[in-house]
Amino acid sequence: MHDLSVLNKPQREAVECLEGPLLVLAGAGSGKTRVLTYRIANLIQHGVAPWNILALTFTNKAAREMRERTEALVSASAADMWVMTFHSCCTKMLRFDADKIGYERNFLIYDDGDQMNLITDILKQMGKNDKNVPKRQIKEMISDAKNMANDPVAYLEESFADDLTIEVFKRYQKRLKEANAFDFDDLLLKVVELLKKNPDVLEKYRKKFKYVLVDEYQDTNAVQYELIELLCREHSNICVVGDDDQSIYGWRGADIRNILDFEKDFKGAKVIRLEQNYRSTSQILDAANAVIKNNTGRKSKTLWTDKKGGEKITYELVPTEREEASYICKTILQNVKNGAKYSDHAILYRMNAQSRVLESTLINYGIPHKVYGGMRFFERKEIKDILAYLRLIYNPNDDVSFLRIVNVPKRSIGDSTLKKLADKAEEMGESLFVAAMDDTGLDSKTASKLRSFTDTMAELMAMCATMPLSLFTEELINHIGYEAYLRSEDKKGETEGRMDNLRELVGNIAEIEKDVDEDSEITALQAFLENVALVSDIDGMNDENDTVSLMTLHSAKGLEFERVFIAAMEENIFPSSRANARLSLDDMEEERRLCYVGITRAKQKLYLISCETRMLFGSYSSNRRSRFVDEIPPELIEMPQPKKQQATLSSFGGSSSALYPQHASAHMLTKKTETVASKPKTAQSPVAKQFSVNDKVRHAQFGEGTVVNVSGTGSTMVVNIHFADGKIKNFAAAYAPIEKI
DNA sequence: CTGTCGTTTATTTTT
DNA sequence: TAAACGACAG
Repeated sequence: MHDLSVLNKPQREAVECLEGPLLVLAGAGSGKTRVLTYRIANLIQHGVAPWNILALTFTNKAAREMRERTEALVSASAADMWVMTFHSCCTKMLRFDADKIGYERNFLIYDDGDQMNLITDILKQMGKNDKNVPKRQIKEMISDAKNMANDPVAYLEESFADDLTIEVFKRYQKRLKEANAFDFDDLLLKVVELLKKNPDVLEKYRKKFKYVLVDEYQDTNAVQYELIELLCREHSNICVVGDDDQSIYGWRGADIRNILDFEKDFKGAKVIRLEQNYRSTSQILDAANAVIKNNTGRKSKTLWTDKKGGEKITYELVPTEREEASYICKTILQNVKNGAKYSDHAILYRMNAQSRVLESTLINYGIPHKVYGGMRFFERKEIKDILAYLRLIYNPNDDVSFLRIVNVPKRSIGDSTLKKLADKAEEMGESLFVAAMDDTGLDSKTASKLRSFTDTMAELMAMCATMPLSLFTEELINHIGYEAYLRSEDKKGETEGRMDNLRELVGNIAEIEKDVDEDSEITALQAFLENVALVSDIDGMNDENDTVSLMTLHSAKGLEFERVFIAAMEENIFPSSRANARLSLDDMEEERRLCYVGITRAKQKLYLISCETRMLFGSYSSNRRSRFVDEIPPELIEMPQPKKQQATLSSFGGSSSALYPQHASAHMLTKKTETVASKPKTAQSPVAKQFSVNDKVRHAQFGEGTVVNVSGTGSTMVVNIHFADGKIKNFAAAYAPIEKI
């Protein structure tokens, strides 16, 4: 049996409180996953059947972790428990009963891009595709409405949405249903509808899920709240775990009041606070506490640790974002030299756009790294194209996929052809693909063009049934001549990379195929498409590779690293300019919570960096350092003395004062190279390697090339290398993994 | 229908 | 900066 003595007092209390509503306020790093898993184990220990337990998370990673750790505790297989994300749970419920609310059970899930495409098409049909229509905004409003309420139209009307938005919403919903698709918001909303309209279904799940646990409760929105309430109202065996200070998804509809009002909502709720932090040193924790203290309306809570002392936080002010990146790189190399691993380090930032400079500098220094988030694998054009073929095979009513690929590769099917088809489909009350299959009522030219597509699809559909999905996908790519198409469109030599991605996709499919049970009614295709929709790259994060992690502050929630860099601690970036401009207290407090999340990711050491001047959206801007830096008590931070002489780019030297850097004049920054500017503070650089023009070199990552230019000397030497594949790059000679050959 | 060219606009995005 | 989108000519 598992050993409760590893738990501290409040943890044990939470684990042993099995009945009735329970709110666990779990500060960052206070062992909430441990509490959740031990509590589940304890339920089972007390005779609760695994299939009576539902544990909901937001990420697949959290779900996987909870499942694995629980299984380790209870030895018995926890296969019958539902430990999954809200969206997976709802998908599963809809696979059983979607027919009861007028959908088919082989529905598809539309992601953001699909939603956008659908809205674009709707606007086009309405003759409103001019650029003055704020498509993005309409999409956001639709999503907001679905997150806030179970009657989105009423919500939109009440919030004085314009007529266009309401009309688009209605059509959007109708089109989704015709395509037999749910968007992410619908997965939740429609389950609530299902449960409300079908008392028998509700009863089934109420009986089944006698014990419900919810992770990251502070991030639940109104619909998730309603789902939980529907399932738990009767028995009230609801345990929620969360931290109001880590609520950072308000802009996605998460309602912090859910956690603040839990005790009111569930009468007799027990509240347990986990305030002992096992992650960070007291220096870091004190800083986090000091920052978050500036927020109002929190559940009172003060994290403490017995890891006294530790290294001070380092604050560094550098001239530009390039120096920021090289400062980070050099510090990482220094740490690694002193025995740290690359994977002990994370670089966090407010916006994905910041990752570019960081990444290119990491490459220059030869530091292994991985960028999480940003453009997701499944959002790449080539992947979405091939996926669209698979989706249309799975569900011929999927108009979004149809529109995506009907002319990819080029089949001379453009707007006018599609207009004729859309009219016909409308008349028939059928989807585009179904309408295209039948040429009656179309002129011969239109019909023959469409046939070039439908014939291809028919062949593919027949082929699909005869072979494993991974093999079929390979065949599909060949069959439609996709590589040739890519080449014909390619201007920047991207074809190879895109084909590599497609090979990765095929590999991905093969993986899933392996796990699909031969006899189960779920086909590999369905399992794969569902996986694509519901899984993100951070879910696949593993500790096996020794790499530096780069990600946004948002994506870092739930993770921890020995050493954390937070880049761009600057007003208008972090806190973001929007939070500033709107002067909205709520927005500012959410930014502060984000900062709190960032700080508390660090176990051992935190670095905060800001720039005097930063290239942003194509122009230079100067922002004073973030207010959050100033909210940290000075005794916790090491602030380097303003340096009089920077090694290079000394034009900035005089402009920095320790407190508020004045705006450096932008025109001085015309030099544009991937140059490492400032001199390393200590003699940590490897023996300076000497390069000269025309040297043949080999780079660990990019292969062989020729040095075409050299600038600087010693540790600041930068070499410009022309690689065999045509790429030209700059490297910091002293650090990059290059050698003469 | 397709390619090119200018214009516009830029958080965060667990799912 | 750069990518994404729409206008417009071929």
